Amino acid sequence: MAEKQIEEKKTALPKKSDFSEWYNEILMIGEIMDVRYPVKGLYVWFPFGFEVRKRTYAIIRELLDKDHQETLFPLLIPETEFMKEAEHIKGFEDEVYWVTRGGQNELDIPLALRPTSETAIYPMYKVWVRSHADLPIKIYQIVNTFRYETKHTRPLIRLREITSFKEAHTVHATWDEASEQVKEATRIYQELYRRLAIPTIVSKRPDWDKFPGADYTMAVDTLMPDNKTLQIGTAHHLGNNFAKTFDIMYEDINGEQQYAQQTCYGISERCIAALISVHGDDKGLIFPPEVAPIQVVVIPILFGKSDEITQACRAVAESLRAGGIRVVLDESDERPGAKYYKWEMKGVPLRVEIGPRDLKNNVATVARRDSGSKETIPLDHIAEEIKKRFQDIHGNLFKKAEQSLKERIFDCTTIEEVRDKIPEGIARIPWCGERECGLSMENAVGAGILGIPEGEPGRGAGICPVCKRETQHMAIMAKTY
RNA sequence: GGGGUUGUAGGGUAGCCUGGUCCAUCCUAUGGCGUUCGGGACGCCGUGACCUGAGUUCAAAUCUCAGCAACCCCA
Repeated sequence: MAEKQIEEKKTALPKKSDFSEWYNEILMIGEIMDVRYPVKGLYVWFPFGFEVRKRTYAIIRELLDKDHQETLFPLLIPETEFMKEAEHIKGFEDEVYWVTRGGQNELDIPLALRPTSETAIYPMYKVWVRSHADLPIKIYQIVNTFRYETKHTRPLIRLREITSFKEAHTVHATWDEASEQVKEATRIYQELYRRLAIPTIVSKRPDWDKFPGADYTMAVDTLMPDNKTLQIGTAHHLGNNFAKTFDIMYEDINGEQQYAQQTCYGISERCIAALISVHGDDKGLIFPPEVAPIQVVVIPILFGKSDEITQACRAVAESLRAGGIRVVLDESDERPGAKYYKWEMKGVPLRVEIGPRDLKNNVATVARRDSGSKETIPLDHIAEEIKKRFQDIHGNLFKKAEQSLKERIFDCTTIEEVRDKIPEGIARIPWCGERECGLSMENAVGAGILGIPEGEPGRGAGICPVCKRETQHMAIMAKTY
């Protein structure tokens, strides 16, 4: 009883079941983001959080670099280009920041801070694209973008400056080829999320929810602990809509001028929000080893003057480092227990303790962050053993997360049922695909239609609850961030 | 879009209703020294705060207004 009180007092982190509070606190205590920057919707990456970002985006780069080229376009977009595509403007005009002055002088042409880069990139595509031999073009950039959000801003989730927008923009000869690229994009994103041990659902967004100016939009969602979904990736088939506006044409094999077909797809730091939220627990952060800034912490258990222990710990840390593992040796003057709590909060996947008892047996005690289990491992081949544990940890994290997602998807047949289940997660319900039925369902339920999922979850015979027609399609509905 | 709540050391808080007792309470953090170390140690000595602006008043952390910021609920 007394112990428990101490524990509660010391733990500044609220329970994860109070997700909103937990999320805000863990960003600060876990040193991911400093939310105290004095402008609404702008936040600061702590170095620790930034390292998580770096490792995550290294995976994104690795996956894209296979057949994309990284590039960098300007932040400022002239109003004349920005205003060309009518639907695109409609989608963004209320949330664009404008630069209207240089020093004391009014600018002749106001400059938009990119809310996304289509209108920055496509005027250049007009210049770059000449013939079918130039295609396909596949580029991406990782940049900050600005949106004047009027709704409630949230660190990593709803920002006025998105600091880590990875946007890819491709150009193709045919609509079908572009369509294949959209598939490839969602495949890449799912691979990314597998590496982050985050289960996802890919679905085709309803017409009224697609990217402004796109033919259609595919989206990747995950389910957060508070049963709301978070969109953590989108891929848009732009058709030739932008090509027509920006006059992007190529000469085909027969010498005819054709409009190019385009796609774009993006991921933001929401992937970090998902990483933290899906895996973390009441004790703090939990990272899959691949993106953990620190993979192993070594903690000496000292009694009196124990040079042997200190030496052994240093040797182990050194050999792990030599094995390519990111290690911290915590020799600070704290009690071991205090160190355990500290590194658990930071999400370190494995803790290696070495005390007199271990040393006598030439082993180390190794504790896992994901399961809390402890075992002893011989010092002789500790590096290989630890790498094996990394794989187990990743597998276990993914399995747990997948289980938790599955448990929160509910098959429904009526709108009442959907309304009932939405507070607990995602509802799956037949939908004929008609706009009117969809909007009416959204209205009646008070939640959004994410879309019709790819593959098995999107298929199934049923009756659209609004128009009562038979359909083969299943839609998923949820409260969304 | 509508409504509500809040702003006090790095973090969390007491004080505000009923102005003076407050050079502001407690926990945590943090610097120094010593003893400690198998799940949040202890002692001693230090560090550190009333969001911004205007107003009311003899007097403002406390009351009023505005701004900025944060959080919650509903659409």
